[in-house]
Amino acid sequence: MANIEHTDEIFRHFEKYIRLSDSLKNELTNRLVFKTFKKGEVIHKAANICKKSFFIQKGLMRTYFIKDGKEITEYFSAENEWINSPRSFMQQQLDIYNIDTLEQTECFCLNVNDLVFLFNHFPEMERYARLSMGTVFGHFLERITSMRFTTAKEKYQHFCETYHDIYHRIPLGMVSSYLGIAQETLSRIRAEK
Amino acid sequence: MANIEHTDEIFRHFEKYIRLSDSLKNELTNRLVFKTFKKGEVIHKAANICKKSFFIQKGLMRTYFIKDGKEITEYFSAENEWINSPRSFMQQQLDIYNIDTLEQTECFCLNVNDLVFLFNHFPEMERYARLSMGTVFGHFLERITSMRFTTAKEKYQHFCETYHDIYHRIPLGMVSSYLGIAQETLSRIRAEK
DNA sequence: CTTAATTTTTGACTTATATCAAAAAATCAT
DNA sequence: ATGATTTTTTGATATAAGTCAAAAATTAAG
Repeated sequence: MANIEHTDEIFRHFEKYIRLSDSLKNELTNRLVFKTFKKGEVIHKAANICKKSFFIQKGLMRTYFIKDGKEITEYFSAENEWINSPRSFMQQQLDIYNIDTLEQTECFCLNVNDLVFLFNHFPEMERYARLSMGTVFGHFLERITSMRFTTAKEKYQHFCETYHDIYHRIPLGMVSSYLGIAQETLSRIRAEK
Repeated sequence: MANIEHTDEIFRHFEKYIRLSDSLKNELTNRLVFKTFKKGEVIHKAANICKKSFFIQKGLMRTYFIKDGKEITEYFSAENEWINSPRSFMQQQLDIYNIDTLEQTECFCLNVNDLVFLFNHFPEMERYARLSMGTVFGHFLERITSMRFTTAKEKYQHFCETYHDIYHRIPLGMVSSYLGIAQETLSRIRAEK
């Protein structure tokens, strides 16, 4: 079993944006808690304030909310990405999002208090957060663009392109709610291809 | 004419997120250049790398791109908001966005080099950027949610709510492209109300 | 394995919204 | 002001995609 914790990957992720000093590496190592979840576990519930952020080393998670009794996927997160309920985690307030796993998932867990400590003692962590957020920001802009003026088919194609490593691992119903199209429509689109 | 520059507003904006030291205030004052644009001026063109960010003190701007020869509005920015071509400005690369003014607009202009200087010498500026970005991030999430599973009418209503201070100042065609609905449809929605 | 539960597909029908075209209204320029 | 642009509205029609319902396929459970 590859159930071994490697800070390698997460450090490499940080180093895409900042240089990691030895002391920061140390503090990170002390605070990052390695966890394994099995498929289908609910990691965060909307009823709670989000206290933890997860860096996915292996596996797949989704952020979703409930509308008219149905689960609507907001986005998917896979290897080398952080996942949390953004506003709930950053502002320590309630929000609508739940998080669960779509596969067995290995990740590092970082507590909000530990993150605050890191922000307060390592200015480069602020920079890291700003820059990595910028990356996500760009993806959001693209997504907003792709949602307007595109047919259901184009939406699905764009989805397969941006999520090409993981799109085949996700049940159809979750993809359709993510894209904002009916499950039946997505099924037909897939069939014709 | 109220064509007077006040750092009051922009400082208050910063202070929603961080405490401004006197030395940072000084550096900001030295670097922020007050500018006035008249209605319809193109402030940034997609053909160029974005070198400047504008903090709007009074007025209204829009970020848009060209698709099939038509202008598609990505978003609007009004009083007490920054506007730039995000990826172009932060990563100094080309992107698709143009920016122009919808009204006579008074703003502070900050050069990318000056911002880099501030980031390098004032860690609290990194924090400011991270936190304020978080706010915009939240708006984006809401917008993405509002675009899926909503009728054209609901989209328009949501728009009027979130942009309630400025929605009546914006031409219908720009609103429709922002919402991703046909101009004719939006006209009919407005009429029935 | 066999049955039960869940997810996906297929079919028939409906509807919201896009498109095309032209008239009306508003804004701009001389 | 007056004519010329530009923007918005109105009308007729087409179509992509939603909805409802049931069958097929897949996955989970005993």
